[in-house]
Amino acid sequence: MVRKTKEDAELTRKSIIIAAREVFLIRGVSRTTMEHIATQAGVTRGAIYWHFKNKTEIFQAMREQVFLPLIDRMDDTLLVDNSQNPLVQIENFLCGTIKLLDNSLETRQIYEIMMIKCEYVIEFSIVLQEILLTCSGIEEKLRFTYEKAKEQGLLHPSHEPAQLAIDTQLFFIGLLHMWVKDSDGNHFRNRAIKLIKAHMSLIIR
Amino acid sequence: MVRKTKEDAELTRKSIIIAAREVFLIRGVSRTTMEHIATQAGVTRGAIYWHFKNKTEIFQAMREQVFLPLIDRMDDTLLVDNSQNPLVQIENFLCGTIKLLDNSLETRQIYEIMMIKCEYVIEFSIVLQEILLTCSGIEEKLRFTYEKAKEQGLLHPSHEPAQLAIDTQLFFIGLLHMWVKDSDGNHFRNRAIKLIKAHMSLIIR
DNA sequence: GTTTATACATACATATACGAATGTAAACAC
DNA sequence: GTGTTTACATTCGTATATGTATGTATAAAC
Repeated sequence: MVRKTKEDAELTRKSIIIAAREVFLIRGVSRTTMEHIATQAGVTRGAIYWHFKNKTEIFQAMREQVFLPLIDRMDDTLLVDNSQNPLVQIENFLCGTIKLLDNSLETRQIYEIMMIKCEYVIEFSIVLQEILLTCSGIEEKLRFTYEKAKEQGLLHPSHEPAQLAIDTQLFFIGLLHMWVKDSDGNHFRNRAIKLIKAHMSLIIR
Repeated sequence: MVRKTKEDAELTRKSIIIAAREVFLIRGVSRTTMEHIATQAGVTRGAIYWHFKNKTEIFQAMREQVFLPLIDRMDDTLLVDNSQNPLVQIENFLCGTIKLLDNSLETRQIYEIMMIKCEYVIEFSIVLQEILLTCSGIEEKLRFTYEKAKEQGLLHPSHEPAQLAIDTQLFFIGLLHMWVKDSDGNHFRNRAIKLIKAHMSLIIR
């Protein structure tokens, strides 16, 4: 029995991406074979090669599911909504990301894959560049928001928005890495929100 | 011609570890085969299997070359030498690590391998646990040093040593990650020392 | 209703990797 | 100086992975 309608095909495509995510998480990206993904998805390698050129393309498809929404949400929280206190906006963005990880298994797994289940060799250098670009974007938006805060007199006079932006960004990158690695949850996962609030409290005044 | 003396054998062993590092860096750990390492080292796979059980054992041998010195240096900088201002001690430790990365190609490459050229699957879960343990140790020693600073009245009264320790640790983990990923050097590598000083200046007073 | 394209499954050819088994020449023990 | 062990090199069997080529049943186009 072969599936045939366009809707069914799209369903197959999605199930392949889901299967890939599950197998990537357990075996790591480069140790995962097309056969592993096929078995997990309940199809044959033929189906995968129909939908995707190779494993890298599956990885990219999976990655876009979380990175594009991240940027959107960041824009919404930091740029669009200007009704809030800028420092609260930043805190909301950081906490929002953590809450997303808490609530969405899919997002959580993709982050874990991208951070500790993937080797960024030449083949994946495009991905690395995109990550760096995204980080640049985050830094810029944080700086913009910290500048608003400074204009409103919310910052200590000696604190420069540019420096605060980088400090917050690096803090959050570190937090995300430890969040992902701390699978027990006792050291970082359960404390993440508190740590963010503590970080922001260092800046206020 | 077969090498035979113990000294020659030890030389071979070391050359295998060096070769592994070079190949890991380019191809990633799991994409690297024993044959790749052997060719790079100018030996055959037979030689490798004589010295090491498998690839994981080579990886561990390579890793110990940087992790054990790191812990020693941290103890020296933060715990042993009490003549300095505690906040300066912390800054020196952070800057010392960056300078080590700047000066030592070997350290730099091993960090890069461990952070973005390695997949932490079950097989490597011991490594991940050791990393988490090392991080716990760093946090503890930072906290200890921040406590000294608080006793000496160097901190703002509302700042808790435990929170500062985590904040600095996460900042530094983030910095190391971006340092490694930023191979151009323009965004983080060249600015790392400045970023550390900026971070510490957020805490002083 | 026939043709054509889609959405796969199956089969095949090729390449690569691993670990172990075996071979071997020099160092070392005696 | 002979036997044994060391430090590898070579060979082998097996397994696994990839990409492509081919087969095929159904949906869609006309």
